Amino acid sequence: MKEKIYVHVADDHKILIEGIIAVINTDEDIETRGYSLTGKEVIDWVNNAENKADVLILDITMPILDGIEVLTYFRQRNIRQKVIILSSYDDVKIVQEMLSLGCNGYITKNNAGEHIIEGIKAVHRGEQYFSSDLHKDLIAILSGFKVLEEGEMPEDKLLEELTERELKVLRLISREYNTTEIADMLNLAISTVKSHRKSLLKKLKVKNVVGLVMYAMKHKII
Amino acid sequence: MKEKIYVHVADDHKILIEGIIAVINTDEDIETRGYSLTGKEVIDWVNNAENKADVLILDITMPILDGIEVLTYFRQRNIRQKVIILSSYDDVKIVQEMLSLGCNGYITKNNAGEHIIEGIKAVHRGEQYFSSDLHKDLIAILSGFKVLEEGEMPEDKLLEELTERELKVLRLISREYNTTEIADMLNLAISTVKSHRKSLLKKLKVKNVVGLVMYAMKHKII
DNA sequence: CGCAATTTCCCCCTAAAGGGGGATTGTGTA
DNA sequence: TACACAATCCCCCTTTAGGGGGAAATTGCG
Repeated sequence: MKEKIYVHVADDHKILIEGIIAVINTDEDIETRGYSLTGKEVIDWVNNAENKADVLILDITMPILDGIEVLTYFRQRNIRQKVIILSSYDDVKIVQEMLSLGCNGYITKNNAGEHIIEGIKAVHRGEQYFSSDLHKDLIAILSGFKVLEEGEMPEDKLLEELTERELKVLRLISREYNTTEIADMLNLAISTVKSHRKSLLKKLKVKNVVGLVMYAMKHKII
Repeated sequence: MKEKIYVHVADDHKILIEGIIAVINTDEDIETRGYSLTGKEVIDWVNNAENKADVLILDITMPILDGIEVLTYFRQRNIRQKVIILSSYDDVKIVQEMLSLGCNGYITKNNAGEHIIEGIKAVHRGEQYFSSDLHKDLIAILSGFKVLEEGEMPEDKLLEELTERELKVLRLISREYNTTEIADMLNLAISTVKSHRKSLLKKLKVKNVVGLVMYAMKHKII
């Protein structure tokens, strides 16, 4: 007889755990072994030698320690279990983060029902598994490359696209100055500084000033 | 006869240059040697072997290249001239930046009239000179230490003061998420995330999210 | 047990950020 | 000369950030 795949599920919503366990148990190759409501519980459970699991299913949002932190904890200690991240967020950025932390699978809660069994078996075979509507980007991400849209350039070239003025504004933003202060320092109208910030956001493809600062730090502009 | 101190002045407002030159020339030990209206001009002037100056007076805000950039340029090339920064900003943070770049003096425009001569002589003697209303902080800054107000702690200890929740919010802010998104991810009310952000700003003594991110980067929280 | 800190959430409000659009100069260059 | 682009500034608008206060519930710890 084929050996079963043991699975441990962690989510702060009991109802979701019950749903997942119900689905998983319809498959005769998989068996659930306990569950956790917080990240801390997961770590304790895994560290207990009596417990045995091949695959851990972690919700990304949990109290005490969330999935990200648990994953970090495990990866720093070379835990052998495979990890599938359960997330409500169908966001490339989060998937990327999870991948960089070394998770084996990523399943969105919307798709959990249809894909969870498939996912468990896949990661257990040593594959990486992803449900989500992001497939077109995923292959590239897995290959370690960012997906380039039409007309999009490699990130390092973005910097060269910035004008002198934009760079100056970027540096001042990074020093915590707001629009009024920057306008004052550069002897410009507030609207001008706004314009520069607007084009910075567009050129560097980030959401807000935080993204600008992160970019500036990474590229040692500041 | 005593040798004169040669001074070169740079500011984008001609009227200010004229004022400074007028004041300087009332002193028989000092002589002005030309002026520049942009940072680029200063660099070109200094790089011209025919020109001779012991002290450079640089406005912090100039077109083409500002005082900060000119100072950076000089310091990277070990230019022997002393540099006095002229600034409209009576701000500890800017003074600190200038000091870290290796300027020899810092004079606010308000005080330029009374202190410019004194300042030129001081830096020429090899001293550091500062006019401004920030004297109580300056000694500490010169010593390489941040001034600690009553009840204030050394910066590295601030991190330990952050609670688990605040750290989690800080990490998410650094990933460009806004308040609504963070509230959603942590299953919190928007007002709660706002509260955490508010206390982060207070605890880390920064002005805005940019400050938070810079702090997080410096301390490798992210 | 009792106290302090944490976490949660609410109100008020103003300032700032951000997204859309457009218009005008000047400058360098194909 | 015509065109691109940088730099400047303006309008509109909504959303978010940030600053002041307070209050309740929960948790940790001596």
